[in-house]
Amino acid sequence: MTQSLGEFEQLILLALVRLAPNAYGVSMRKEIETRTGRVISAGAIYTALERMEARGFVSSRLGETTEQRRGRPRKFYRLEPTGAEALDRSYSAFAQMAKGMGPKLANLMSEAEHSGA
Amino acid sequence: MTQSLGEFEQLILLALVRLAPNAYGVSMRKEIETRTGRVISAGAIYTALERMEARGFVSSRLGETTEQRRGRPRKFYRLEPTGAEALDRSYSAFAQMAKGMGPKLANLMSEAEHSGA
DNA sequence: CCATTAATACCACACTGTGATATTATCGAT
DNA sequence: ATCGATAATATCACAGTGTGGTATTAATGG
Repeated sequence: MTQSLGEFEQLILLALVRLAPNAYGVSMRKEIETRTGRVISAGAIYTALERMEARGFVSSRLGETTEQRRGRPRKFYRLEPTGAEALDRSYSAFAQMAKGMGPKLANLMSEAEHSGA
Repeated sequence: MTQSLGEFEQLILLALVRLAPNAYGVSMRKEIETRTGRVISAGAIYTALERMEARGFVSSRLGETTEQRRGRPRKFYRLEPTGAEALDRSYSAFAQMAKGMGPKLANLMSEAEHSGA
């Protein structure tokens, strides 16, 4: 049990928190795609969510069947305390390492552009 | 070739940029440990650096032998344009997802503390 | 040439990321 | 009751990443 989150897992948990309390697979996927521009396969989301549920980072409940909508019921996710801690650790680690680096990074970026990328 | 960085790789590249132009294995490891409080094994760093060098994200040069110091020479690393782009993508993805979430995250954190973590 | 110091290299295994494909569930019309 | 459309989640296998333990290499000074 790794105790720490991968990059993709971080993004999923952030999406979850953003969309809480109505975060489910499809909506989290869209949220990540819209915000980051990164295209994500459906399977990736569900696999990651299952694994994080097995670790106790998140829990799920099935959507109500009373809704006026078609299709398979949604599975809503919730962040558990251990998941919140893990997210916090990742978040802080990144923030600490990136702190005050805005100019330095911006500089690298413009150089990268000029070298034809 | 994945094109995207794992979480640990992100941290390594951030450390590299911070310590540039004198970033080498041991110093990057210390930088990450000091800043994030996360303990890292030596092997983890070198394995990750080798893989990123194979992908062209970083390059290396051997330290001068003229220094008044013992031990095996240091291997200094440099961020290449493709590495800078990859770092930028990761960085932006995270920043976009985390944007404006300070309060929401802080809230989660305090809840987690109270539930005895 | 040996001990000490300072570093990097190698390896194997567990965990994560990914996409392709399959399955399940609901609704409305026939 | 069955079919088609719609909306979702599930499964699987493989590639890539993370990790730590152990080994090796290099330089210096006695």
